[in-house]
Amino acid sequence: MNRRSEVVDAAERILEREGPDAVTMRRLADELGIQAPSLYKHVAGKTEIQTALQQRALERLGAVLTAAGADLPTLVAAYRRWALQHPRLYELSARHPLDRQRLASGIEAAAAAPLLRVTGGNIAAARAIWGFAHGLVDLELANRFPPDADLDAAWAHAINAFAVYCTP
Amino acid sequence: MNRRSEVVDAAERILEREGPDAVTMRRLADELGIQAPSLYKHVAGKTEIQTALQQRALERLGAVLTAAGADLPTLVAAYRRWALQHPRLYELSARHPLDRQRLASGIEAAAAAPLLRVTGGNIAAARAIWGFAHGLVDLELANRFPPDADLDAAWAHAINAFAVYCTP
DNA sequence: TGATCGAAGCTAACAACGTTAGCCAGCTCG
DNA sequence: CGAGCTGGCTAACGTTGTTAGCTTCGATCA
Repeated sequence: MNRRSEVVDAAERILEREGPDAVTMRRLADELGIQAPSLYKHVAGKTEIQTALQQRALERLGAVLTAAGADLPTLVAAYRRWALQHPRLYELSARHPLDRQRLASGIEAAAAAPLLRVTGGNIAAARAIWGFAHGLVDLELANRFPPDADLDAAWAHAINAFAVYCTP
Repeated sequence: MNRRSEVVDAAERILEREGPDAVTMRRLADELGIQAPSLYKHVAGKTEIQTALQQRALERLGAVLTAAGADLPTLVAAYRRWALQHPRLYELSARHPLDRQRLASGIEAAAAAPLLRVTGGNIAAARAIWGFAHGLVDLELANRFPPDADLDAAWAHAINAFAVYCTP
């Protein structure tokens, strides 16, 4: 039995239930019926937990995108839906620099694969699409649009603009 | 003499020189030759300082965009350039929710105006462009692209896709 | 069976954080 | 001259991540 993953599980639970500020070493230990310093028997520190959550988020997002479909609109819609359903996990995974040393290799590529499929292998186009999807989600999550903004329309415009890459 | 702005000045200096983690109340007080609690005679707390920096960043970015020009490519290029030149300030300003209560009104609109000009008043399109510019910058700043990624190409693709809105 | 040893818990503690309370010097103004 | 505001100070509190060092329990091995 790997206690490390139980720690990460608990961290995820707290993150979803009570937000990022609640994910504290003591609160985390509490969730496991343990004292804070004991966590360090299973985990190197808080940053390791964050990296693990980041990795989880990337895996799940990748899976969702892979299952989503092959055309740009549904793919992008799936991206947006996942992010809005798991806002804390999304923020954690998207905002922090990728620690490529610690991150299992292949995960990044797996998450990006569906995008590449949709652009017909055009890497630059895939990155551009990733960029606009992340940007719109990020602004939306950070409340950067006025409360009355019609975000669906903005997404539609962006999808429309990029559709050229998918229908050659 | 308004000491409040001196505090914010010092915060900005520390932010640029030593990064966000260094912007601490004690470090800030130190920069001003003062003890930490004295800061509270000029400023309500740390969040107020952050909001002030956010406002500054928005103002400057707005000014840069206004001066940049009237076509999409130069506008977007100016956006990217400013963000990469002031990465910490950009992160601070873009990642945190906007406190519209405290933020002087009009600043948001002023920053968005050049974008609107370029889309011919199409709000949804302006938001879409803002989204992709922010997204690409954000991913770039967070090291989310592989080290060998050709980001210029990604930007070019995005600009190209959106060019339809500017050349009717 | 008994000795050993590592895994996994504990308490105590440290440094740094944001913040509050309360005191005191000095300047300004009536 | 005295009142009061301005802006500094020290001491302290609660919380954060983390370390040191002790104990306890269960498995492994001679």
